Amino acid sequence: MTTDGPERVPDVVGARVDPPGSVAEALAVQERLRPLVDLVGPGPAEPATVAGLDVAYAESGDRLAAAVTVLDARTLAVVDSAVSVGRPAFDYVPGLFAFRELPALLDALDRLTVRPEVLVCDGHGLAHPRRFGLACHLGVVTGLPAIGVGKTPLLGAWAPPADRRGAWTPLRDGDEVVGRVLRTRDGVKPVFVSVGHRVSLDNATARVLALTPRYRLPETTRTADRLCRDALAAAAPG
DNA sequence: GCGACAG
DNA sequence: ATCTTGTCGC
Repeated sequence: MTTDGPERVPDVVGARVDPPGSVAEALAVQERLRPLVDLVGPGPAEPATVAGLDVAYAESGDRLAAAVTVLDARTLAVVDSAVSVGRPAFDYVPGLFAFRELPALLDALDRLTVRPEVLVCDGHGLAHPRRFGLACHLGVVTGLPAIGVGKTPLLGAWAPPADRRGAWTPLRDGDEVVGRVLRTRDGVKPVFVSVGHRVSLDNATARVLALTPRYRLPETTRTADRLCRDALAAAAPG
């Protein structure tokens, strides 16, 4: 316990996922886990910490770096972070995107020393064909409240929200409201917010706005993005 | 049948 | 996701 390497606190999250062996298997996993999504819990209205997760890929596509940054929810200062370098765990298939990044993201979460109160994911939650996007998957597997923030839609119909920051319109899949199209900056392309796990859509919206005092994307996503890009570059010398 | 399709 | 030049605007 006094050897090499940084301190590591086990079980901050403690979740593990085995990659599916086929598309059919992946679909079955989603079917099995979908009922476990908590759509009720409004989640923490004033969390002390918020985590951002993101992944960067090598151009060869055979290597990736997952990063998680934990921010003080009030000051938006980074208070903890972790990365995990590895390989994509699944081919990219729209609707099955989570299986690609989940193992690396969970590994990064396990390396944290602070247990975040909310996860802000780079991808959709309920705004998914089977209502089980990456944010739902991460939420269910970790048990943590989770929010999905996508840069582009995966599905749904919507009307453009007013140009001012804070304006939003419902994102609908048929008769269901699966998320919100939220303007985080005046006159800038909106983002797509959806519930992941244990958070209401209202709280998710408020949280995203609190994380975007200056840029279109949440500070959580921005800090995680920078971290995984740097880690990827540092991990693979020519 | 055709196009669209988180990252 | 990643590649990729210039360009408009603060």
